[in-house]
Amino acid sequence: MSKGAATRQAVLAEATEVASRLGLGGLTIGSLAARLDMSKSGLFAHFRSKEALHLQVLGYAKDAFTAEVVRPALRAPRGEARMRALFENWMNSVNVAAACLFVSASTEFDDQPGPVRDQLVADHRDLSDAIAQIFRTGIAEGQFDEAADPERFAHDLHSVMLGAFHARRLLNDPRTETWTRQAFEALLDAARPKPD
Amino acid sequence: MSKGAATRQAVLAEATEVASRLGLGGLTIGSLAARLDMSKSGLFAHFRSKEALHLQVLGYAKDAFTAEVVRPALRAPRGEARMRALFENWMNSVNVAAACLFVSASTEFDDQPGPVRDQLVADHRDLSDAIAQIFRTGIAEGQFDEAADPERFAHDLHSVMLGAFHARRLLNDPRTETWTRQAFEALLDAARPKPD
DNA sequence: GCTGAAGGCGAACGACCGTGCTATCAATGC
DNA sequence: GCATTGATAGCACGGTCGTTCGCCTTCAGC
Repeated sequence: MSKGAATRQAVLAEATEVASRLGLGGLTIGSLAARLDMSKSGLFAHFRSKEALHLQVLGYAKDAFTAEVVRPALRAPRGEARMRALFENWMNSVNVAAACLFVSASTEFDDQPGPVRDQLVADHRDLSDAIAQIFRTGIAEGQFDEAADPERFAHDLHSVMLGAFHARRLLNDPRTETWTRQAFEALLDAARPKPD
Repeated sequence: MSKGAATRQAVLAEATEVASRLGLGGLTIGSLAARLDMSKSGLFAHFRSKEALHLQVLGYAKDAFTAEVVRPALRAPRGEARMRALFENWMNSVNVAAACLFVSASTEFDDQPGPVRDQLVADHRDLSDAIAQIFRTGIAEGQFDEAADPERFAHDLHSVMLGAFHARRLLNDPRTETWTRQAFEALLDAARPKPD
């Protein structure tokens, strides 16, 4: 990796950290440069606009989230076990910057049209598709109901995780983990094949 | 209402609108003044700091949310009917500024300690308590299981609504309403008394 | 109708914003 | 080992930020 690419990665890592706490809007080039002991202009040269920085931060965060949450889960046996693995990884990412960033950026930009919002929508679709696909392997294995809607399951799971992030990060409620696990189990139960 | 109080209300209404789209952090005194055809200093005089403005916007939004969503629901018969009324009102508030503001402000400030965050936590507790209380009336009516945890129900319902706001506002997914209704019904079903 | 208070304006402040330009320094390719 | 490219710094620009201050106008109480 060339020197330029190395610093760029360092910048993106730090930017992801900051943005996960202050939001993308709270991310400023000046303070980011100060944190990395760089000059504003030196840092800025890597990204030719702030919007480009936003987009690249999103890309970096997506890679991190995929590496931390999604990819390890795909090594679990297909079907329910894989879904459980995804859930566990996701739960454990409540304090991982990349995961928080998507939650905050999504609500931050849901009303601000532009490339950043478009990217967020695309990223959500990707995640949602991944969940739905795992669900489908569960149907194929006979663990989930054929009549169940994989995309609806993805939506429901996402809701549960949004609730978990909210309760854990804003409220700091210790019951969060228990409740979230129970909600996840309820989702699985509801998706099981009906005996009749 | 004195003149000062009247303009203050107008400012808060507009500020709530703007903050629901740009977040509290995106709310600037200059642009807010321009929208209201006021001078920056004239507007600023009503609130002696930006943080005070934030707090008062939160107060205004809470009143609006209570008036729009919670209070009307309390007129429905106690128990399940009341819970359904709350849910309906809440669903219909997806495009109401006050409701969106709480969603966005909560994720925006979940990592920024201070009075604003404290207020958000308190407001969430109030809402959560209200939901739990309605649930308890449902237990008393025999519609919900005595063994069910009202606070957990409140958390679950909140998760469902977070998912609804996300899917509706960011993704603009038309299936949102159906899915959200189904999720709510699933929550009710799970809370019903067990036959054994 | 006068007087005191309150509401609102304009200008200005220092700080910081994103963004250029130019110069310097280090790394890279031959 | 030299030339070229790429990475970074310094400085400056026009704007906007939150905030302060002094002045003017409008209102309320008597």
